[in-house]
Amino acid sequence: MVNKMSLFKEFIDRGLLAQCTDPETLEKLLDSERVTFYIGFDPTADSLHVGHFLQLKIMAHMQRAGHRPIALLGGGTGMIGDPSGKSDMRRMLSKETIAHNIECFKQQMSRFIDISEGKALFVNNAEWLYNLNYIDFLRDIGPYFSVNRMLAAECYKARLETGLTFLEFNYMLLQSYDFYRLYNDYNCKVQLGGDDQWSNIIGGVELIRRKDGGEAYGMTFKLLTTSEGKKMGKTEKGAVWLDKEKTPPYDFFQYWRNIADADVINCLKMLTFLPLDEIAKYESLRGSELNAAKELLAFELTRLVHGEDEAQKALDAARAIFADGGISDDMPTCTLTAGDFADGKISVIDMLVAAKLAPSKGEARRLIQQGGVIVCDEKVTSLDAALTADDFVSRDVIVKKGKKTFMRYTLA
RNA sequence: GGGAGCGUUCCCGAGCGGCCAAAGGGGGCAGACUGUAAAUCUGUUGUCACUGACUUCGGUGGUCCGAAUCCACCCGCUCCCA
Repeated sequence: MVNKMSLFKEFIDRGLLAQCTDPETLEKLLDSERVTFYIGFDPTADSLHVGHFLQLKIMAHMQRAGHRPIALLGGGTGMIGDPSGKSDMRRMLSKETIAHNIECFKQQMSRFIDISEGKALFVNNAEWLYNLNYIDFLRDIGPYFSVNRMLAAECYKARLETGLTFLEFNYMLLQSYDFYRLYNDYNCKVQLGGDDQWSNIIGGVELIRRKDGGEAYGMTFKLLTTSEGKKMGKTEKGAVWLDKEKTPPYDFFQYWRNIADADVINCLKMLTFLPLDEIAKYESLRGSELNAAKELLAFELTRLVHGEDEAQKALDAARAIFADGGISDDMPTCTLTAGDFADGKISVIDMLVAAKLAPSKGEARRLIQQGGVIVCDEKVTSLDAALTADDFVSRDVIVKKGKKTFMRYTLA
């Protein structure tokens, strides 16, 4: 094991650790043995998002320190839906959707963790959950859970106000059983997860102890939240995805580049692998100097998720656009076709809609009326403004929506 | 099974049979100020062929010149009793 610094301490120093069972023993265990651990991922969408990224980054941390990760895919638990910390019931997913999502997850995950030669495992809990016998399960596992305790769990608090179905109430038992199975079948001793998983993780640790007298551990990590306590990685348009089709690298980069001052340092610590002493240099920055830290954060994360090339392109594009007011080949581009033109012309309104800078023509109109649209450095003042096909031939047409959304138009 | 309610635009939430595309708040977007930050102030926030038309208030039918508002049934949810 080649870690100069205790992995456990690093988690603390990076502000990642939220809660854990038996810290002393766990720290010793992680420093002295090659440990198999797991994190569960429920396949709720066809791409991972930023929240998952933190989990994967932790997995990678652990793997680099010599431990063996199991990525547990929730083919079974995904059928139920984890109610922890949620205020509404999740939409039920079909088996087909779940299977598809799992494949997408696996693909993306293999970029962050090394799955060669059994260094990491993918396990699907459908393997044991699909064929459970209800009565056997109740008799085997049921006695170890107290409904009183479960109801008192923090994670159900919100749901006790709005309603919690028995379907979802069972989730904790299933996740606990997962841990129990992994403990027995794979000698998996530690479960990691987001802090919202604490109750579920404890459930498994307790089950293993009470049923088999086994020693297992749980550790949770801080959730990615802003300094105001809001969930990070969400935008008006939805989650920030790791799939570049769903969130293009440039947008991904911009999300981090625009992070609030108060959050940059935490994000650097939590999300990147940059050494802490290097991050410390940025900690003393104040005011606009923090932009350097934001750029670093955006670059690093884009690099980790989309690779060096994409990160460099995004950085170059951002610099060209914002600093030089210039043009970059890598900036977001919308390609217009002949069909977009009527009588050789296209209105600015149609251009905005075509590039999805505005979801509707009404919105596009509003943007223009409010002075939020700039075409080739000139503010658009008329709703009737239009460009001819020739305008696109002689030069690059750059449209600016608001202060920081840029779009380049080309002809097909 | 019995009883009482509820279901409104992205979210919360108000809504007299006509003056409702629907108050207010949140969020979003744009403008000013800035550092591609935060805070603050202003405007805006269903769609389109935009001084007019069209679609929307859980679903389906009905009453009425006219319904988000009334009636019937259905679906979903909450609460009390069993």
